[in-house]
Amino acid sequence: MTRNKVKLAFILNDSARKATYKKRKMGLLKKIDQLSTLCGIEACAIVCSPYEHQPEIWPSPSGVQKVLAKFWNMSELEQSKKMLNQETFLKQRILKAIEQVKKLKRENKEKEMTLLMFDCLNAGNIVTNVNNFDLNDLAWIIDQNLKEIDRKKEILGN
Amino acid sequence: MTRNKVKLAFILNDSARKATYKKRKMGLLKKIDQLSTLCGIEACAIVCSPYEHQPEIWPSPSGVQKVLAKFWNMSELEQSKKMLNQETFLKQRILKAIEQVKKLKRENKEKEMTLLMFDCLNAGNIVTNVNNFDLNDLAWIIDQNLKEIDRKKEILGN
DNA sequence: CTCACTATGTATAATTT
DNA sequence: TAAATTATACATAGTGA
Repeated sequence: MTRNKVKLAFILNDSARKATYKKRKMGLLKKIDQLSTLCGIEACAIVCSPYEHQPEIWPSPSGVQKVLAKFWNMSELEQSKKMLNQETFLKQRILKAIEQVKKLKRENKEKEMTLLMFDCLNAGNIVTNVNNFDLNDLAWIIDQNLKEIDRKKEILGN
Repeated sequence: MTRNKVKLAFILNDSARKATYKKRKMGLLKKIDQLSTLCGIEACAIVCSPYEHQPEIWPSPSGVQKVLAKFWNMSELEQSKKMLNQETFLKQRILKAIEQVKKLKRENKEKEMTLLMFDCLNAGNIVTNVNNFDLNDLAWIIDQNLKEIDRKKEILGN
């Protein structure tokens, strides 16, 4: 049985997508439950899918309301301040990602050669010889950073 | 290196708990992001921890608000109805769990012998010879069912 | 469609730095 | 205390009933 690494993109096939949805939704629920139990914290998740009439919520409607009460007490301004303070942190994360790539390049023992280019936050770089696994991880990290910056801008723009 | 299977309970050691929290929180964020991407849906998570000043939310405050808007449109009564309708489903899940245990018992090739007893929803049963892995999984399934029933009662009681 | 199986990829507990 | 590494446990994609 040969199975390719999952491509992190919208699953076009309807039945395959639904199957994945069901499996991963259960896995997510399990993870949240474990995090709450292991660390003694409150956590909740809400998922809106076309497979259910209403949004699905964990751990329960009342639990979610309890958690959300704290969130709503945070004003828009406070949220923005918090995110602004994260800017330095975000830059550090990107620099760290770049360092990881350099290390991967240095230690690379893989057969395949790929080319990745990115240029963000004045940290343009070219990386070669990174195997697919590490490349995907890096892409994810960078993507998260960029998304987070976009969100910050979006909120501050209001 | 021998490592015991993680016991799903509050981690007493402070630094270990914090380390686990950080790792699992990142993992959870990743899982949510993947679910959204793969299935093209909206999902969010909120975590309240002592390690952060404010609740941590994904994918973003605005994203969460969008998802929550749908949730708040659901009245308390509608939520209750939905949960009532799930009663049959829950019973089926418990019966299924019992069947799984029976099968495990039948096919059991493990060395250890443990004893699990439970009696819920008039489906009392005694199971033996289940290895730890399967036993934990079963316990989780049953626990989820019981929690879900409790929540339903709690909500309907209001 | 749903369920069960299992090979494989991923997350993470324990350990080292 | 935090970051990197590694061994192991867990989640899940693909498959078949």
